[in-house]
Amino acid sequence: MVGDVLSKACSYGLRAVISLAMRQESSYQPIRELSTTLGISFHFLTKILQQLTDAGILVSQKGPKGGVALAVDASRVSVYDIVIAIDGSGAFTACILGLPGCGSRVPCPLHEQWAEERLRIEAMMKEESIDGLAHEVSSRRLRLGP
Amino acid sequence: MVGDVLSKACSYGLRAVISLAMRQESSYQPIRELSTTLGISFHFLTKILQQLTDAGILVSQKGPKGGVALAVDASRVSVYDIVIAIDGSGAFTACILGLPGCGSRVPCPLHEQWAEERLRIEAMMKEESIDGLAHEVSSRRLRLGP
DNA sequence: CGTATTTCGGACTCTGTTGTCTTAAATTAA
DNA sequence: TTAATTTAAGACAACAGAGTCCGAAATACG
Ligand code: SF4
Ligand code: SF4
Repeated sequence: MVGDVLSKACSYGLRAVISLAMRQESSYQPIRELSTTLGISFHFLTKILQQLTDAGILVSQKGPKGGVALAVDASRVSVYDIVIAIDGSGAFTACILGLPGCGSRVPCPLHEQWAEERLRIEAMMKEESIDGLAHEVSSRRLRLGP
Repeated sequence: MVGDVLSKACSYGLRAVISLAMRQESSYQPIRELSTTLGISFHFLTKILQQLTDAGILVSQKGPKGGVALAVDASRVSVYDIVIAIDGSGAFTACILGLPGCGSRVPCPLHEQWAEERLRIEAMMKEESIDGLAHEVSSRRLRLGP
């Protein structure tokens, strides 16, 4: 669909990581649990979280008592980190008109306006920590799933 | 691709309409000309411009000397109008986490931050007129195609 | 050791968008 | 009227993102 700044994979990943950050126990959480509570396909979520594991954001453990867990403190992980790990930098360099080979030289007529919004979104995502969002969800009883 | 706030169809339509607004002559411009100068597939562009014709933004004329032309003054058409005509309102209501059935009640933890950016983008697109952009392209020799 | 559990890895299908092609309808001009 | 041109309309192929499925590797536990 149009209007997707983030891929589904990325928003799924975000929801899972926030969910992990809300967890009290220090044990691994099985992906199956995450997928059922968040209402996301298990196999799909597995692949997404593998990317986050590769990126060093999560650690995983196979076998019984296994699962995934945050590799670093949730306060050190931003929304931006997750987006970069899953969607890559494209989300912050993508263009409105998508002209071929378009940087800032010989720009399209919407470049300045769009670049400003794009920067604001990037700054917002860098600002928001997974830890902060997890606390928001807990204290204000917000939603992460259906 | 991710990061696409606008579909390809929509950005093609925008480029074509701006291109039309730069035209001096009051005659119809064949879609074939537009497609070659902009580097867009003729048949694809045809379908997109048909949508704009249906939306009352363009008028079309079949046969020799035919083509498309702006239906109203370019100063009266905004980027927003084009986006709505082609991509629909989804671009301005789409969600970061895309939770099912999510309005503003029981929001996700990013709702406020995202809603603000979304509103800014919508306002920016309403502010920018096709006429203004066309003049920018002319005076500053900006790009609309390859 | 053997078994159950869980992540890992790849192959596959499904779906919506993008792009191509063919034919029909309208219009102009000779 | 006939021919050339151009949009209109729809069928179809190609592609990418999303989602499914199956088997392999690792690990805990009896
Ligand atoms: S000028 Fe800027 S916004 Fe426009 S297409 Fe190029 S990079 Fe994108
Ligand atoms: S809370 Fe707002 S931003 Fe988050 S998913 Fe719902 S509507 Fe979208």
